[in-house]
Amino acid sequence: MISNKCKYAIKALVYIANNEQDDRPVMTADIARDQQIPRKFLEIILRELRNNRILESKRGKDGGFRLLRPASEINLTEVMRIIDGPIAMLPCVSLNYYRKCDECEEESCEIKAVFEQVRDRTLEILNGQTIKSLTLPL
Amino acid sequence: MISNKCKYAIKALVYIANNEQDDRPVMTADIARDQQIPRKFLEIILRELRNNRILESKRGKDGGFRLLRPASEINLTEVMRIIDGPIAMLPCVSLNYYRKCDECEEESCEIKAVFEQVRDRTLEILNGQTIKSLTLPL
DNA sequence: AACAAATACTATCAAATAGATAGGATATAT
DNA sequence: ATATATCCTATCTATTTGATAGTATTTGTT
Repeated sequence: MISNKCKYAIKALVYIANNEQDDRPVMTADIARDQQIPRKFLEIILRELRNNRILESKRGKDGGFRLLRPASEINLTEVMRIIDGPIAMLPCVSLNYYRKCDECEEESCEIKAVFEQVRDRTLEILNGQTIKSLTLPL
Repeated sequence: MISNKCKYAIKALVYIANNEQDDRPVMTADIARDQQIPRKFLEIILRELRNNRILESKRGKDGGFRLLRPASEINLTEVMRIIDGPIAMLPCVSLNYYRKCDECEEESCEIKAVFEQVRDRTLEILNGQTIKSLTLPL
C-alpha cells in the first residue's frame, strides 16, 4: 500500500499540472478544496516536494506552487520514492533503498527472486508514467 | 513493503515444506533456530497460519506443524493476504480488501488505472508462486 | 507604511501498526 | 508423573501515519 500522503502528493501534482495554463502558481487552498485534502497536511506535502525539486513556490499574495520541470519529466516513481521511500516489497530487493536483511544470507534466500520479479514488473509500469500522462486529455 | 511478519511466515512455510519428508511435524523451535526468527513471535505467526487453514498443529511431545495441504496448493498471495492484508497499492483497487477512498470519486480518479495495472502484473507473478515452487530443487 | 494573503517553519498530538516478549494453560508421548 | 510441545492472554516499546495549531516570513496592493 502507498500512504495517503503519497496519494495526496500525486493528486496534487496532477492538479497543478491541470491548472497551470496561465503562468500563475496554484494555491494550496485551491488544491485542498477541489481534491478534498486536509489543507495543513497538504502544505507539508507540497513543501516536501519543493525541497526535493519537484515544485517551486512563491510566497505572499498571488503566491502558490508551480512544477519546476515539465509534467512529462516528472516520473511517478520519483514522487513515490520521495514521499514513501522504497517501492520494492523487500528492503534487500530495493534499488534505491537497499538494506540487507538481518536474518538471512541473500545467496540462499528462497524468496528474493520472486520479489525481484515483482519489483521489475512494477517499475516497468510506474517508470512509464509521468504527471503529464495522468493529466486530463485536453 | 511486506512486513517482517509476512517474510517470516513465508520462510517458515518453505522451511516446513523442505523438512516434512518423514511424516513428523516441524517444531517452532527448529524453524526459529535455523531461520533466525524470534521464537515467540514465530509462535504467533504459525498459530495464525493454522487458524487460517494453511497449517495443522500437534501439541505435546513430538508435536509441531505440518502443511494442511500439499505445498503446491498453497499460494503466495494467500499467505500474504492472511498476514499483511491487501496486496494492491491502493485500497480502492484491491480485489480482496476493497475500500472506497474518502476523498475521491472513482470514476474521475486519475491514478486508479495505473495502480490497477500494477496490481494485475503483481498478481500474475505472485499467483504463479506456491510454497512448493519456493522449496529446494531436490 | 499598512494591510492582506500566501507560503515557511516548529511543535505537538492521537491512533494505528510493527515487532516483539512474558508467563501460564493445556495437550500428549513415554 | 514428567518432559515437551503448542495455545492463549496480556503487555510493551518504538515507529509510522495522518494530521492540527500557531507563529514567522515574504510579497503584492493600496
